[in-house]
Amino acid sequence: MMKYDFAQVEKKWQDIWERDNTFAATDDYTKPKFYPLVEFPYPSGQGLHVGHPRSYTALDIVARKRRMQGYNVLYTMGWDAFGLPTENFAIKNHIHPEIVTKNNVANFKHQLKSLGLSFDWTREINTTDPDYYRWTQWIFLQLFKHGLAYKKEMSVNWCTSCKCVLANEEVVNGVCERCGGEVVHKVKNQWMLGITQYAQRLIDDLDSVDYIERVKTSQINWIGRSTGAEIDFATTAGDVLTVFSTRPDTLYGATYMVIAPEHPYVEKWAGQITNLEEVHAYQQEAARKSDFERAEMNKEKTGVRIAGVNGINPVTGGEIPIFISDYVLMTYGTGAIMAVPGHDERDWEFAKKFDLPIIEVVAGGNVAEAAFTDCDTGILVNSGILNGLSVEEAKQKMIQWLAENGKGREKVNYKLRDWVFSRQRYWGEPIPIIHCPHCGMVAVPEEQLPLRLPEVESYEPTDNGESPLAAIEDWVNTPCPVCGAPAKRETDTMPQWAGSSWYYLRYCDPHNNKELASKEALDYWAPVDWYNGGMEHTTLHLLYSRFWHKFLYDIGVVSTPEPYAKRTSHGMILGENGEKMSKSRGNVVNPDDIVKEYGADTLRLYEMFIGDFEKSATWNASAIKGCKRFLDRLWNLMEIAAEGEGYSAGLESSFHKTVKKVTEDIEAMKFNTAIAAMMTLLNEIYDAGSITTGEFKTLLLLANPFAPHLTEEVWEQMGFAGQISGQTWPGYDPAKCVDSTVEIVVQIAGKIKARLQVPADIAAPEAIALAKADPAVAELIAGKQIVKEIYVPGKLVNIVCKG
RNA sequence: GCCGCUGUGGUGAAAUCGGCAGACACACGGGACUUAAAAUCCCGAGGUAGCAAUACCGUACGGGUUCAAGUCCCGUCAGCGGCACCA
Repeated sequence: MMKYDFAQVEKKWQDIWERDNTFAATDDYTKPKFYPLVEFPYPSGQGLHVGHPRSYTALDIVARKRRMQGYNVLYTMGWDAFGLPTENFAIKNHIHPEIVTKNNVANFKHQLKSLGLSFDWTREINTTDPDYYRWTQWIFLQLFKHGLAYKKEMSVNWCTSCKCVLANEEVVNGVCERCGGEVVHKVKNQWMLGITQYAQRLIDDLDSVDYIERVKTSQINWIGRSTGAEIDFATTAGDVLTVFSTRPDTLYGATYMVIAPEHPYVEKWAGQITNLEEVHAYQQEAARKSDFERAEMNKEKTGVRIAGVNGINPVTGGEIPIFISDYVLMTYGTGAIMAVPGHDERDWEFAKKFDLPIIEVVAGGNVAEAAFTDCDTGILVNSGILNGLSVEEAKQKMIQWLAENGKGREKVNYKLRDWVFSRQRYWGEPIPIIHCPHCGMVAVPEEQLPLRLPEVESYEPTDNGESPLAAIEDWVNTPCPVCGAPAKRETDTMPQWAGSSWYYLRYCDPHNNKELASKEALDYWAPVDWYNGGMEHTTLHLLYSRFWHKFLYDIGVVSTPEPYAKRTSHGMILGENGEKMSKSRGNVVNPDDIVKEYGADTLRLYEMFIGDFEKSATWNASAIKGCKRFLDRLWNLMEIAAEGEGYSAGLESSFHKTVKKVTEDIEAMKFNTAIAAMMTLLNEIYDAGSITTGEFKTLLLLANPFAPHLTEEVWEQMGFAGQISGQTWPGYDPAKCVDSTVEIVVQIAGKIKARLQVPADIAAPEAIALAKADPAVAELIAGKQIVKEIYVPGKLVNIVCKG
């Protein structure tokens, strides 16, 4: 018997699959479809990481199995290739980002092909391809036309190191998610996308999709819906200061107010404020602080009283002071609050520091010691019309009172903010807008798309915060498409999240040059049936693409309100030391090395066997050998396989059970136990010492999604008809998955005392009688009173005695 | 601080509904083959005591429910992830 030469065999089959387009999806829209999706990678210079194949192999297994079950499967790959690392590499090495991208893609593609993934490579896409980003720009223009893309002067997160604006989602712990650089606030004119208009639908429609629970929870928390009321406070300046509160029931306990440092009323009240200098000084100090500093210093409350203007509590009529403090954010609610120190921890802290009165309006705690925030048990006191009510009742009554008296209204707020969409960088999709002195902002006519990136001398971002595109005069200057007057192009580009917000739609019809995809293709393939990806994309990519999809649904481009029917997530693969793999920690495992030493099938099998797919797993170089051994033993079955379609050596029910287990486990993402079941069966076959060719075929079919190269080769060498990837997935007979006799245990008061072989369908009285007849059991129960007898079918008999 | 998840041998982990804890592997020990090693094959193994049959203990910790708890309930501790002055 020839030893299994994985290198030669894997190359052979990869070439055949490529030559024959074996895994291409067909455009036969009458067949049942299955659309699995994995997140397309950013083709970095470092190449593939062993984390990538975990997700890709998992859905490859599902895809291969579903193809064998008769589905038309669309499983494909592409490149999310715009982005900063490529641009930075280009700057440093003076190579065009397009060339860098091309090289990286070639490398990634070569690596992926060596893993035997059954992608339909005829549908490969690249977000930096003008034929692709043409449609990214087209979607942007539709958003613009519907008022969902707009420009706004606002305070944005500015990474001092990348010299670029960041979305809120890209700021982590006050620093830049990508480079760890300091993030400061900068007031800039930015493109924004109105994702907040979709906030409620993004929450509600989670009920209609099959996402793992933690993804749903994270998205709901991120969107951060709060219900409460807006309340209008008259001020002694003669105007009205509106606040948002989730606790309108505590209005009688509002003893002061606070506005955010950026609140416009400071300027409005400038004439009345008697300590304006002090207030301005505080504003400047707050503006200077970075997010990181604000987060660091959040233990200690700071603030300045606005002297000369007071608020008037609408229910008590009493005058209360107004403060300016950075614990109130301009970006949430109205940028102003009513402070109820008795029942809000932050207000309590602030009141203590500034020696402000604390009034108890909800009984149940001790407001001298701490804020009492329990909404379930508290009863309203010192609150006029609300006295004696529960918190919930009081909220309703107060909202009603406010509405009736014109002092406020019910209100829902979201933490989610509109998406800061512009970047001042080169390597992104140009925003297709022209600024005309007469017509204002004008869309580039759709027939002129794609608006291509111009050639530039330098990709270096500028210190004044302008994109490198701003320096290309002959590109920037262009006539207005409406009036023909000299006008200027928008020079900001889109963030990396743009291209990835709709790529799954392009796979459906990737070569269409008339629309982003044909309606027929979209109606057939969408939504994605199963999307697997990392948890890190939950509040970024996943939320953004749901938003874009809903918009495309609203304008009739797609026919489903959600892009992904099902979302699952894989755990990270950690280095051998249990830490996250990184160059600096020196614990990175390169998949190429594993493929070279053990072969792709072994790598695939190992990554699926490593543990619970959803949990993070620690790489273990020696554990790979077990998977290699399994494949070698599978290969060596060729030596003992004997002609015959039936079952040999009493393995029939084992085969049926294994087919059932593997079939079900693949769909449940329990790849590790599916593999264990095949290992068990293989051990049984070797124990039996023989296998028929019929049995061998079944085992090869089960193993094929996991180890496609080896199983193809064995199939061929055994002379079985056709290629294994074109065969039908094996079925099983549920009746044959159960044994005719089973071993049950006999317990006395829960402790095992005997084991019996009984018919599987034995009735309870017979089973108990048999148990009592067992000599060991009989001796133990002799002369005792039996209190209880339990029979669990196929499992055990438990006898409970007294005395 | 809030929300979510997790805690099982030397290691990675299994264990539909509450029903034989540790499947399947790795590493380890012993043996076979070999001049030798690798590879391969066979055997062993949760802990304690015992030559053994066997007994007792055992799923982070403390309680509870149950004939029966890794699984359910209450409390505690530890770790991981997310959010974090969002009124």
